[in-house]
Amino acid sequence: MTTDRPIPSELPENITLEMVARTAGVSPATVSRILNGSARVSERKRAAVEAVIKELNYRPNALARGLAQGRTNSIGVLTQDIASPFYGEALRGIENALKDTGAIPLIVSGHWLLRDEVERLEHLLSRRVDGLIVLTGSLPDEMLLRYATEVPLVVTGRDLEGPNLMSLRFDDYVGARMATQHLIDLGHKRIAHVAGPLDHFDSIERLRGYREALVDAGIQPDDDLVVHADFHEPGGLLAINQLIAARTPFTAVFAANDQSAFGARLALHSHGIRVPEDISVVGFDDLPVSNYVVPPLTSVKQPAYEMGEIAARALVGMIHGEPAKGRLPQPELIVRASSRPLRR
Amino acid sequence: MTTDRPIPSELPENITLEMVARTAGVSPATVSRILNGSARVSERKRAAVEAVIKELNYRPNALARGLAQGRTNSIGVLTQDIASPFYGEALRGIENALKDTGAIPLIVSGHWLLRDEVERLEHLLSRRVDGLIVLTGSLPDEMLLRYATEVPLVVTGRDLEGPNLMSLRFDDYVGARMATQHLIDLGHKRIAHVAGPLDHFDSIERLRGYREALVDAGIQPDDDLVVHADFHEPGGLLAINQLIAARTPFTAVFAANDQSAFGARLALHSHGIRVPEDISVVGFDDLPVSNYVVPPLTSVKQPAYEMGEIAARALVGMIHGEPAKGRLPQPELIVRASSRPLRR
DNA sequence: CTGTTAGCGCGTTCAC
DNA sequence: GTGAACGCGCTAACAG
Repeated sequence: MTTDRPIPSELPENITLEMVARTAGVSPATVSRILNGSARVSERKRAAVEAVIKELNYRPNALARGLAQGRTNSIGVLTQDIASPFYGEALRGIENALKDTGAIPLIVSGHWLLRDEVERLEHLLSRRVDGLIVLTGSLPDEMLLRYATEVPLVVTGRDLEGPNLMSLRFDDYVGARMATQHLIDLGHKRIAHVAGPLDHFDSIERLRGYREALVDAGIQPDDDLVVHADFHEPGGLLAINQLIAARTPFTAVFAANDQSAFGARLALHSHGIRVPEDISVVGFDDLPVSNYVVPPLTSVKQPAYEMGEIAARALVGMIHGEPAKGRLPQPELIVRASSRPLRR
Repeated sequence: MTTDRPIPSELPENITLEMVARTAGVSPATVSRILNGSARVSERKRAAVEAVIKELNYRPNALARGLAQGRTNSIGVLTQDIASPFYGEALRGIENALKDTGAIPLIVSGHWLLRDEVERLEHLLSRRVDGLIVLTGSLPDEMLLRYATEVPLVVTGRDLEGPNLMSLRFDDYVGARMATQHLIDLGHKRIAHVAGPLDHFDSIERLRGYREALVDAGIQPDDDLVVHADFHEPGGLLAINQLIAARTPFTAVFAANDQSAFGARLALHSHGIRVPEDISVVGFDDLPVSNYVVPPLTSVKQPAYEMGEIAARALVGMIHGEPAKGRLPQPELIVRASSRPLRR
C-alpha cells in the first residue's frame, strides 16, 4: 500500500481493480475472474480478494467493463412522457422484469416529437445500450428497422416485422368495439366519442372500433358526435363543452383514453349533468386511478404493466440470442359505476 | 477504406474515431479535437472530418469517452416509484433542466426500501455518474453525507448540511397548517386527518401542522379523528371507512396527500355522503389531475416540477464547482370546489 | 489454477 | 496546427 502519497487528494480516489489485486497479492486477472465468475479460483485467493474488496469498498467501473466486454448491461427505454400515468405503468413493468437480470433501464423521453425521439435514441446508442425498448412514439418504421440492425429492439404500439425486432401491439380496435358495444347493450344510441390525436395509430383504431360497432348494431354513426381531443384532461373537457355548446344530444360518451374521460366527466359535472344517471362515460386504458375516481370509471383495460414486463423479458431473450417471443393479453372491459342502462 | 473484408459481419461494425481519422486522412487526435472543440483545427481538415463523420454515421462511444475523461455527462436520479404522479412531475423538471446541458438523467427506483435504494445508488456510482439527485427516500443522513464525498449530491425532502451536498425541503408543516386553517376558516371544527406513513418525515410534519393549527384556533385535537394511511388511494378509502364505521363525527377531511384524498372522497361517495355539500375535502401535493377530478380538489401545491428543475440546475452548478444554491417556493393553497363553508 | 500481454475507443500530453 | 504515444480500468487470449 502506498502510504507516502504527499498530498491527500480532496476527492476520495477511486479504487481500481488493479489496486485490489496489488493489496491482495494477486494479479488483476484473478480479481476479474472472481468478480465475473469466469473461471475457477482457489479458495484461498478468493477469500483474500473478497476481503480486500470489502475493506477497500471497491466498486467496479462499469464504463471500463463495458468497453472491454462490448456490453453494458443496460437497456435503453424510450418513453414519451416520463410523468405519463399510462407509460409509467409500463416502466414499472420493465423495471420489474429487469430487476434480477442485472441489467438497468436507461429511460429517456421523446415527447412525441420525432426530433427528440431521434436525439434520445442516438444518445442511448452512443452509450452502447445492449438493447432498446421503444414505447410507441412517432418514428417511421424504416428508422426502427435500421436501429434494429444495431441492437435488438422491441417496439410497442405498432405491428412491424423485421430481423432483430419485435413489436407488441394492443388491439385498440377490438377494445374500442367492446367499449362501444357495452354502451349499446345498455340501450344507448347517441354515443359521443372523444377521439385522440389522429396522427396516432391508436386513436385511429379506436375511432374505427367505435364506428364499426355502431354500424354493426344498426346505428348510423353521426360525425357530429365525434370530437377531437389530445389524450389529456383539458382536451376531454373542451371536447364535451363543444358538444354541449353545439346542443348535440347524446346519452353516453366513449373517450379514447381515461385522461380525456376525466376531463369529459368534469365538463359534464360543471354543466350539472350527472354521471351515470344522466350520461354514461367509458374510458380506455384503465389507469390505476380510474378505480378511485367518482364514479369509478368503466374502461378498457390496457395491460401497460404487463406490456412493460413482456417487452423487457423478450428483449433480454433477444440479447441472449433467443428468438423474439411474447404476446399481449386480449382486450378486456372493466365495468364500473360510470356506465349504466339508458333510462327511457 | 478497407473494401476487402472477407466475411461481412452480421452486425454492422461500430464505427470508431480511428476509422473516421483514417478515412479522412488525419490523425485520431485531430478528430478528437474537432469533436470536443478542444483546439483549433484548420478549416480544410475540419470540413473533411465532418463530412466523413456524417457519411459513416459515426457515433462517439460514450463509454470510452467517459473512461478517458473521468466524467460521463450523466447524472443519477434516485426516485422511489417510477410511476408515481408526484415524483413523475419532479422527473419532468429534472429532464427539462438537463435538456440543454448535454447531460442525461439515469433514473432508478428505490421503492422506499433502504435495501433497494442502496443497491440502486451503488449501481449508479459504478456507472460513474457525475452527480446524484436523491428524491426523498429512506437513507440515513450519514449515508448521504458519505455518498456526497464521492459525487455532488442534491437530496429532497429533508434538511441536511454538508460538503458537496445540497438539500431541498418543502415546508410541509406550514403547508399543512394552511390546509387546516382553510377548513377552520370555513367554520369546520371536526376535521379528520388521513395521515401518511409515520416513518416519513413529511407525514409527521403534516400531522404536526394539522394539530397545531387546531390548537392555535382553540380547537382541541381529537386523536379519534386521525387515521393512518399510506399515501395511496386504497389507504385513504380504508381510512374514511374506518372513521365512518366508528361513527366518529366529522365535517371535513384533510388528507396528507392527494392520492389518499381521492380514496377518501370515493369512500364518502359510496356512503352517499356528498363533497363538498356534506363534507369538505382538502389534499396535499396538487397533482396535475387534482384539477380534473370531481369536484376539483382543494390542495396544498407542492412544486414538484420546479423542485426537479431546481435540484438539477443546482447539481449541474455543483458539478462545475459552483457553490450549492437554490430554494423551493413557499407553500401555497389552491382552493377549488371540494371545500366550502360548513352549513349550520 | 494463475500471471502476462494486448487491446476495448477515446482524450491528452508532448513533441514537432 | 498536427501527429505519435500513452493511459483511463477492465476483460480476454495466451502461456505456463
